[in-house]
Amino acid sequence: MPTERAGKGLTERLQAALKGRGQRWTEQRQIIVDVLAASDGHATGAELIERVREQDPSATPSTVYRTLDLLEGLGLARHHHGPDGRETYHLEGTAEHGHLHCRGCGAEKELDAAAAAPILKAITSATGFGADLDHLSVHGLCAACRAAQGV
Amino acid sequence: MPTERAGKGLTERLQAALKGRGQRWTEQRQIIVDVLAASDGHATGAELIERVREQDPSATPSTVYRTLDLLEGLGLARHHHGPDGRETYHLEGTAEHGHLHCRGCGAEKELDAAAAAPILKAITSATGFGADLDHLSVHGLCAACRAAQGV
DNA sequence: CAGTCTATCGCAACATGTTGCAATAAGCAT
DNA sequence: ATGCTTATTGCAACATGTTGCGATAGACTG
Ligand SMILES: [Mn+2]
Ligand SMILES: [Mn+2]
Ligand SMILES: [Zn+2]
Ligand SMILES: [Zn+2]
Repeated sequence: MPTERAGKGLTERLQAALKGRGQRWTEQRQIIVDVLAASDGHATGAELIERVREQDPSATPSTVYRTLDLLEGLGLARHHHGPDGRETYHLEGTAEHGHLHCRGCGAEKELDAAAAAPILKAITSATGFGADLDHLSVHGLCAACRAAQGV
Repeated sequence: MPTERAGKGLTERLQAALKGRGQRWTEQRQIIVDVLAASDGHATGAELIERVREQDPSATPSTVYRTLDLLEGLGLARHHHGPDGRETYHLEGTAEHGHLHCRGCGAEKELDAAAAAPILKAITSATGFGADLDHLSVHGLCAACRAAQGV
């Protein structure tokens, strides 16, 4: 797990967004954004705290979670929920996608925007809702497990 | 919140299922099933613990959560996840349905089997997954909030 | 009914988040 | 550079679950 800096672009966008709102850029926030950038893909809050503490042992859970909320509020981070409901975070920048969890074999599959399009359209047609693909987690049985169970 | 007994049918089905597996029918389980039956609709683990303790102050969280897992394993209870990811339980017997959560206005809407059918079909077509409707929670913007935001 | 076996219970410790509050420090003004 | 204002931090307490373990008590046997 190499130490990795968030791209200059992201850091500067963040600083600008904060300044515009009278908010502050801190060393803690820099570290948390760096860790998120290095954790490409998915990481739970607890995992992020652990990695942040490698860089700054005095960091506390409250700061990490509040920063994650801040980043989500600014649209720079997203979360979805794993099979146990725990939040899992990633920086915006990854392509938007949903998640599928198989309760038979535990497999987790990503659902890219193209594959999701007809699903989101069906949701809107049936309910009027515009679903957040990034936040969508579907639980069920994958094709292989359905075949194995003869369903 | 009246004290209410689970229907005889359910209790007897439970006792039979347990006996067949060398498991036991206990006073605690009776109370938890009764509370679930009285909490028609949705209740979180914490809410259920509180209600169980009204009947039996010595009941502990571990017993309640383990019993909920047991009931789910037997197919007699189900859960889905609220907007915060927290598990929300109900007894089987309610018609199977999914949930929609609007992040704009906070509205929560149920998705019955008929309305869900085309959505589940789209999921299977796109991914091969058979989705669990009971466990499905879709987060996004309701029609009214989409209109308000001009999306 | 008393005795045995062991599933289940309650407890204690832990894991993961959340919140109120006083101390700190970022950003700005002088 | 120095001081001010107040957003942010770290702490402590709390909320919600989870897990290992020894004590309790269902269910069955004789
Ligand atoms: Mn779940
Ligand atoms: Mn969420
Ligand atoms: Zn599977
Ligand atoms: Zn809405």
